Amino acid sequence: MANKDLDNHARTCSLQDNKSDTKDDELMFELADFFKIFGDSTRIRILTELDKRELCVCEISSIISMTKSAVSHQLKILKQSNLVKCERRGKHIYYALADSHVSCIIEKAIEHIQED
Amino acid sequence: MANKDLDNHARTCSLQDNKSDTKDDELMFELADFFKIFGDSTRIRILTELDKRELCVCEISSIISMTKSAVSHQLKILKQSNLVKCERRGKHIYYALADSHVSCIIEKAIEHIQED
DNA sequence: GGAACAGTTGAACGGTTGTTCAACTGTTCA
DNA sequence: TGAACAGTTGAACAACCGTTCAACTGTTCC
Repeated sequence: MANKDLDNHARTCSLQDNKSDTKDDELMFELADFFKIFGDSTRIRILTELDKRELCVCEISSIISMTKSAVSHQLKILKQSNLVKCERRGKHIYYALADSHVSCIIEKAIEHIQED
Repeated sequence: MANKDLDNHARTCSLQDNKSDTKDDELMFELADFFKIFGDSTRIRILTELDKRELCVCEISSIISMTKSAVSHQLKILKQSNLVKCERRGKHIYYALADSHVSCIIEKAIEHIQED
């Protein structure tokens, strides 16, 4: 009993020409990874605060009410994704948005949410 | 020994006026939830295929080489987020993008990725 | 009716991921 | 030099999430 559900490889349904699937697939993974960064409320809050002005870890930690450690972990991820840049000035390390695309994408998402 | 790292609530760092934090926080959660949907390569592939043309579950399953079950689970999530709509025609249920924002946001993300 | 195909659903498993904790480095200032 | 503050790091834990599996419903057609 029970349909095995594994008989899904181009039987009745026609498959379109797919010579360069691997190239497309790679882009899909890159896209998903890119959006994953935005898919966390802590990171989104950090990004929107940095959109207003540059901030040090201590300030971010205070504004969003999270430990410096948690913030630092997230900033590391944002930095690795080239979404933020940082610069040390004395005791403090100031973070800022690295890219104008960031606020643009967030704005589009807000539009989508609020138009519902 | 060891800094407890819990002394982060507005000591030396000045906190800005935050009367309507809850309202902002809610938007941040909504934003994160919205981006979470895009943060999975299976869903991104489904969305980009649906951007080309409407498809039934069977076709999507065949194109992206995943079981109908896995595709159906993801389509449910996309539907709950109002990103796709569906319509039954005979044996098949056809899915299509519900919103023009979707392709716009994906395009912006591709721009960002490829400009690096 | 029943065979065949299309699609959905809930439980379970395994991998991923965000936060915490403790310990560490780097900088300033007395 | 050493105290105090700023920030980072890796391990560990818990929560979350996507796929699989098995069983189910819905539709068509003989």
